Amino acid sequence: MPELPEVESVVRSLRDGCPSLIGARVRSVNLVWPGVVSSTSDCFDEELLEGCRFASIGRVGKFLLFGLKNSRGRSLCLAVHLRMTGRLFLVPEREAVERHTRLALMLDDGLALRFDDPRKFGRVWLIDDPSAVTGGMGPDALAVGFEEFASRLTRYRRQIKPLLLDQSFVAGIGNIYADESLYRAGIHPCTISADLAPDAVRRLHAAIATVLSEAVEAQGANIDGVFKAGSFVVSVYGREGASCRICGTAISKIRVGQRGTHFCGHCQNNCSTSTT
DNA sequence: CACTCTACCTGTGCGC
DNA sequence: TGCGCACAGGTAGAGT
Repeated sequence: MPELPEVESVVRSLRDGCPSLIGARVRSVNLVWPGVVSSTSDCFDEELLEGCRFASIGRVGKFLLFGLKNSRGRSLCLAVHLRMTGRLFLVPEREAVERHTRLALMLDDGLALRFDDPRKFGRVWLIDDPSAVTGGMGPDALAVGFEEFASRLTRYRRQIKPLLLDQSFVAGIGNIYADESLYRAGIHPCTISADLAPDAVRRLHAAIATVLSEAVEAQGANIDGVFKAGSFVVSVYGREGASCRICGTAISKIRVGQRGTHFCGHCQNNCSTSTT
């Protein structure tokens, strides 16, 4: 499941890989499944995409943002969200469309940019201004400083796990890295954000930065038999019943805010300031 | 306003 | 073996 580190890996491979997408021109568009275009995309149009050149590739949270320039000099943004099962990659043009391909952009150098998504959750946007998709988002989870993180945390009285998943709080954290960060910080996922002791807030901020940057370095997570993007090894996610690597306690799985949540009941005790 | 819940999807893996 | 069903999860939008 692509989260910030996996999306960053896609950015790097498309931007810095060989061949790079930068400079490539869109020759034609194959919108295999029209539902892939988001209902909030204001100007998706195959004809508008045709002839565009890729000028930049970036990321905000889990959104991939492609800066485009058409032949008349108009700047556009192609935004892509991979959601759960989306994949975006360059292939030789003859492999442009396969079973789960939702969108393929034929390029002018014998390549195609292909968007596959078996579960049809992923979406694309063609917009003039990227803030149309990123506007409501909080600061990027890899870039947020401690002071801003701490002041935003105490602004809410919510369980910390669902808050971490809220993209308007910080952008880029999904279910896997929320569980991993809370484990690394030794914080129970149900702790109320505003009740976190100052030291716990500091540990959480550091844990998020460490976990995400390690995962970026590893080019994403490797979750045994379920998901493989890179080589980042998880400590709690998907390890229900297995031993905590620190204390040996069996990893628990509960539901918090409708999400499967994995944690160590021994290492992640209550970190609230209350004395209950 | 602040927060919670559901719909959207389909491949996988489990139990019967 | 084969069938059916629950489950996984990010976000928009509806609900409380």
